[in-house]
Order: sequence, then C-alpha cells, then structure tokens
Amino acid sequence: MDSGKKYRETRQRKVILEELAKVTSHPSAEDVYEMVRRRLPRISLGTVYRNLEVLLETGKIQRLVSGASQMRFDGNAQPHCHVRCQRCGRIDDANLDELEAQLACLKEMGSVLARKTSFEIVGQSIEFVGLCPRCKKKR
Amino acid sequence: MDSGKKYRETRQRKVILEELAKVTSHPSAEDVYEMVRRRLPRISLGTVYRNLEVLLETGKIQRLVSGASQMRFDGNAQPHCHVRCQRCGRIDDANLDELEAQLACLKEMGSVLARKTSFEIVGQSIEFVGLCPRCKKKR
DNA sequence: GTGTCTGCAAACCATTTGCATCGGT
DNA sequence: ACCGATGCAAATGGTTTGCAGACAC
Repeated sequence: MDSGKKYRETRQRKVILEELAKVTSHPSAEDVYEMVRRRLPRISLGTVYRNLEVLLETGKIQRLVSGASQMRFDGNAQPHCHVRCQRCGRIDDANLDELEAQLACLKEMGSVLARKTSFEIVGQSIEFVGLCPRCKKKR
Repeated sequence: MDSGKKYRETRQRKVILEELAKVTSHPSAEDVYEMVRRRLPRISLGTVYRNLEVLLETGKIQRLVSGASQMRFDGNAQPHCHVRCQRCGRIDDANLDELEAQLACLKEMGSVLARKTSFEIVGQSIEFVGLCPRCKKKR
C-alpha cells in the first residue's frame, strides 16, 4: 500500500469499480464480493478487500465514516461534533460552544433530511475527517 | 437487550461510567477495560462490552459514528452526506443538491474546526443518525 | 427468591496476510 | 522479465455469546 506504487488495471479491479458505480446502495465488502462474483465467479474475497483498498487510495471510491475498525465511546452523551484523523485514528472533540450559527445550521440540515428521506433523525453524530497535527507533519 | 428490562446498578457498571466521565479522549472498549481494571482488577472484557451496550441504550454515553461493525463503500467519490439507520444499519444518501446554504455552512464548519483543532480537514464525511422509515414504524 | 449480571472461555465474523502462481506492462 | 495482483486458506483481532455461579432488588 505504498503511495509510490504503480497500480495495474486488472480485470478484477475494473469489474469491482464498475459494479460499485452501478449501485446507489452502500454495499459492504461482502456485498461487493457477491455482486462481482456474478461476473467473475473465481474471484476471491481477499482480492475484493485488496482492491477496495486500492480504489480508496486512488480516490475512485469512498469509504463511509469511521475508517477505524474499532468502535470508540464518549462519556459525554450530549450531541457534539468530532474530528477524526484519517491516518492515526485520533479523535478530538470539536468544541462548537461558540458556534451557535453552525449548530443551528446542523439542526436545520437534520430537519431537511428528515423530510427528504423520511428518516427520523435522532441525533447529529457528525465526524469531520482529516489529518491531525502530528500526521500532517510527517506526510 | 430488550427495552423492557430493568437494569441494575452494579459496581462494574458504575465504575465504567465514572471512568468514561473522567476522560475526554474517546476510548475504545479495550481502553475502557484497561481504565476500569485499575479499580476492578477482576472485571472481564465481556462485562465491559455488555455494559457499554447498556449505557448506550440508556443514553448515558455515546458511540461515535458508524454503529455498524462492517464497513460500507460508496462508488460516488464526491463528498456527500449520509443518513444511517441506528437500528438496521440501512444507509441513504442525503441529497444536498438543493441545499446550497447547508453545504456552505458545512464548509464553514470545516474551516472553523481546522482553525480550532489544528487538523487539516480533508473532507466532510458526515453521517446523520436516525431511524429509517421501516424501523420507525415497528418501534 | 427471581432474574439480571459477572467472569471465563469459546465462538463469531469482518478483515488481513502468507504464499505460490498468474498476468500486466 | 519484473513486480504487482490473484486465489486460497490460515491467521488476526474486535466483539459476542453460552454457561454456571454471584449479586442486586
């Protein structure tokens, strides 16, 4: 996964990307595996995982929030924002105390979404994703 | 995990909550285990997991975005918002096309955060959390 | 006393990895 | 021919679960 690697265009990689493009659901790796398998019956799950990683790295696809595989908990049950470091997983609180305007805006987004998607929004668990100061340096 | 259960206040549960309240980091279950173990050396990891679940359910603590344990991918590499169902994990796109105001607001939040936290914000991976139409009904 | 909770260990399941081989360039 | 990519299977690691005994109410 070195950034200095020249990736090849393999049949598998191409098909995975095509299948992902066809669909507006947000499939899991296993789902992608099933989708792709209809066209490449001999592909392996491992290959799917490896290719998803490459496609992420080359910006062709997106991984939904929470790149980290392990869950994190917060003793503060109040809804608030977080910033998560893409690279090391570090999470900071985003103090929004002084950001009345932004908070109001979030609330409004919530209600707009509720209307447009018929979801009942129970909270804004919002994470911005970025690079923390330390990882920023050593890039 | 039935919602019709009367939870008891056990020593373990209390200590876990206390330790979580002490701290502004966002510990993983394993981290919580280590923290609590200093006070209750015989507690087990399983107990920590079960109690975190209960504390979530009773709203005493919060779980950071992405309640689901498996990752989801998106063929659309453009930054956009999602709504995720707390109960069944279903994810919908939140079409923000018509929401110029909100999008602008998000951008501003990003830059405010960048300033306040010294993170370099690379994208707004935003998820609202709620109940999807189906799960809303059968609650 | 009843029914929840605990510790322990085994089970689970998504993801990762080692290895020999294959295939793109 | 080189080196990345694949298939397969085994390993990993976070989380869950079954069970017998302990504890809260």
